[in-house]
Amino acid sequence: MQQVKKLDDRYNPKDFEDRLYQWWVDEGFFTPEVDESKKPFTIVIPPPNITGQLHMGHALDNTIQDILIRWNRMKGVPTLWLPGTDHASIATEVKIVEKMAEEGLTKQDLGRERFLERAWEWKEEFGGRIIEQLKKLGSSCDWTRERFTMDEGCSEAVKEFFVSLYERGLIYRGDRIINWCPTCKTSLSDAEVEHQEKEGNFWYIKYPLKESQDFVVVATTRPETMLGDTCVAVHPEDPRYSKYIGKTIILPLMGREIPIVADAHVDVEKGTGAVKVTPGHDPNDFEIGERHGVEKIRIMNDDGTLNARAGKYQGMDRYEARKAVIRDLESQGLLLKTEEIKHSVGHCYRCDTVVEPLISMQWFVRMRPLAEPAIEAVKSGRIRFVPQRFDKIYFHWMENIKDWCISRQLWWGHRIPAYYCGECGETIVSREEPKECSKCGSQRLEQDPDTLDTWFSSGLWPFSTLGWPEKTGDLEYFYPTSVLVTGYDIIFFWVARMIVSGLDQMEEIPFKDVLIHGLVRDSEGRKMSKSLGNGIDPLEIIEEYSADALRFTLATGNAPGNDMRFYMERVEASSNFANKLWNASRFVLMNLEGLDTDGSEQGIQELPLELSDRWILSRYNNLVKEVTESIEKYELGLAAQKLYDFIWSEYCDWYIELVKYRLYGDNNASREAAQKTLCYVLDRVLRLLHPFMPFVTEEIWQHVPHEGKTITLARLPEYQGSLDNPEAEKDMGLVMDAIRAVRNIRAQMDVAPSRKARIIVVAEDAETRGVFERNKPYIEKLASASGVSVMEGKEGIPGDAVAAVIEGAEVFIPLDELVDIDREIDRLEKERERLEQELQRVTGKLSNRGFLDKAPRDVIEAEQEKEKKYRDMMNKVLDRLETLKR
RNA sequence: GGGCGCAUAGCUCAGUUGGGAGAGCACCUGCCUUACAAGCAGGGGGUCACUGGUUCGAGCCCAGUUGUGCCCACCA
Repeated sequence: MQQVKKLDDRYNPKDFEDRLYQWWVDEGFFTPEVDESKKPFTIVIPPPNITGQLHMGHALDNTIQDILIRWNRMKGVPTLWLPGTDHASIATEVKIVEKMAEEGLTKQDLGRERFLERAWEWKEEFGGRIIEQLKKLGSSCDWTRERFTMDEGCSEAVKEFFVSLYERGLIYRGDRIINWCPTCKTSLSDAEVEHQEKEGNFWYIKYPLKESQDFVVVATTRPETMLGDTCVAVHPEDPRYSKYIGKTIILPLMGREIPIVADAHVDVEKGTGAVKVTPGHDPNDFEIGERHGVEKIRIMNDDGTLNARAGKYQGMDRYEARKAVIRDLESQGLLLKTEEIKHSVGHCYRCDTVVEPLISMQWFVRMRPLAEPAIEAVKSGRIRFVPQRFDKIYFHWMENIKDWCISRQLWWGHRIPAYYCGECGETIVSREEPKECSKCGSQRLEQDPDTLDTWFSSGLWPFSTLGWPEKTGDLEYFYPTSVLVTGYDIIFFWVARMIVSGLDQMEEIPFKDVLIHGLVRDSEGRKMSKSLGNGIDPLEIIEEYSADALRFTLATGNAPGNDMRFYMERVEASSNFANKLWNASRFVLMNLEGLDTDGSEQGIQELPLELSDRWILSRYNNLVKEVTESIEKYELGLAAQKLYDFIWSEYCDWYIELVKYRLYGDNNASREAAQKTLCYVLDRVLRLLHPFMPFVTEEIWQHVPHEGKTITLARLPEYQGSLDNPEAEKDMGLVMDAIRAVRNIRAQMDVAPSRKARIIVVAEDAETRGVFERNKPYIEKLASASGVSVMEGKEGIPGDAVAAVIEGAEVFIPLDELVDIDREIDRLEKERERLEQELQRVTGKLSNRGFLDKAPRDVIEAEQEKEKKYRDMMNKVLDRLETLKR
């Protein structure tokens, strides 16, 4: 028997959110018990960057995960939410370099080792910040299993994956065109380049032919690259240029002799139909260069300045050089014209610098063979995207995949496990650092200085965190995970790569479902960003309202996969909802005097239940079904909405009001039935709502009669056929209609609230009369009536009574002097019009042969019911109008 | 160039087996009724972008149009 205590007078989340979270963690509620007989539910968190601060995107992502996790945990399933953080090599390195710059230091000043020491210090100091913020949100992660992408185990996993791919020829090193960020001074993968539409110019340049007055005109958006041109290409069948094929051009400014080649890649429609070819700085040109065996000249340094191969332009920044080249061409009369155009330019996704394509020696993963099974896994349905449309994006990317540049010229990250022999130049790729060269035995070995793309390690996250490459119990039990929750913006970066690596190394999908959500935008629909300064800090929302209010806001009002706008008004509404629940619970607790219950009430139906009790139990039972179905389909917003509506509109607005007189009355049996039903429904509704609003539900639950230690481990209620009660719902509906009708009339007739009126219900049908007869108090209390009489006919009803027609009955309110006949006629006329419309619609349907022939039986019957109902009501309204007009 | 969204009340959005258009906020009226004024009761407001089709029946399915947003792409 639970001690019934009082709840605080006010919903004050600050009093309990932190306290409850700490208690949950201390008690170990979030750590699953491995039970081989049960199938676990597992989610690995998308590891936030250690540089990160919790933003709305995280808040949304983690709210969704926590709802799913808490829901499954309450199903009694061993549930693991595995948390951790990502070292975020490029983002973190940029931060640390910035911080060093404040002290006037550069990476080179410190050297690799001391730089890494600093980085680890930084990680220790700030890396846990976002974890603490996740806790404020209520995330029920198993913190005993927290991981970091650069911890020992994850680093082992990275090495294992790299070596395994290398040994099978799926990783290679080579001189290729890659994307280079001159600010971050590292290579980037294609995915890390963001294309933006920019205003630019199209410059037309004359390329003179050797020993001729003739020339070919080429067009370019990057004139400075001409310094590295090694040929000009035209289409083999372009009549304009056929005579030039094989001729030689004197490259302006450089004086280099370069051939004119024929290449089918050239589009005759585009530009002038003649293309300057810079194999060292353009991926297409690289291909053309390969085909024609021309030299590949790299004219740029790592910082975006031009190098010695750029002749007199050496040392200039690339944009400076562009201006200089234009100026020089112009002065030589070689610039034919300049057009303004819009074109898309690649930018670094971390620092927004314009990316420079250039040739560089890098490590690559051969993606094509790895993509095959990854495509198949989704095609076959073993992995499912929710919403499904995202699989198209995935397929398109996978089917057009190119090799993945994985080496980065950074220090913070997993160092590439490749060693080069200083004697013979042999490359050794190995899990362990080799002592000597496997070819010549030399001990002059040096490890590759580069590190790996951050996403190379996060791609292993679903299994590296569970212990792989070791064969751990966790790995055995929890892999594959159940669902991955993330935004559509990292499908390529992360989701695709986890699928690839999971299938390759584990020979098993990493997760069954991929639940994709959208972005959280500001109230004007703009992306929240630091530079715009329009970001809303989730922590401030939690501080001002509550974590529960924030979570509920993020969980509702939007369909899966769609972006959502963030409105303070919606947070307020969520907060009000928590407050409503708080006060309703307070009301219940205040009225439990003398009640002996633990809230379980398995035999609740044995109690002397009244109509309202049976009604709310039936409605509650329906809620269980709907919420369960919605959540199992990942329709979290719908589930939350249903809970909101039930709690507010049915439990609070109706049920609590309906039972008040019984709680205050002296019929003990009736009071007890009401008390127990109140508790029964409240307890279970709290459990259903708990995944959405974990804090307020736990706080209340601890105060109301309940079984068990914590709501986090309480079982979810299940649908019970025996609670279903269509009859109670129908009868209660009648009573509610009558109450609403009276309220409506009173409001429209301006009846003072203090004035109690007598109410007469007239119904021909004996059963209907019975319902009203038995439930008079409901009408009395909720429609402020001084008394209710139920009659079969209208004899004795004063002529000046106001009447409302409801299904199967008429409700009369004798208001004597208050009645304004004209107003009453107006009101009834409006009612007549409404019924007219309804009748028209229904009779239209029912007189349609096609409908009668083809519509399902139950639909037809329902329409026939309606027709009868409306016709009956219409007759009464007409009758009433006639009486009044007389 | 290709692909994917979105268009429903003044605003933001739900509406998932096709069967009487909903919520929050805003607005109007009346209430401090002993859980809650962060509230209660009542009310107004929508040719569900447009056109055509499938169907007995379309906000929902199909085709097209317009507007709008996003993603992808080697538009030199």
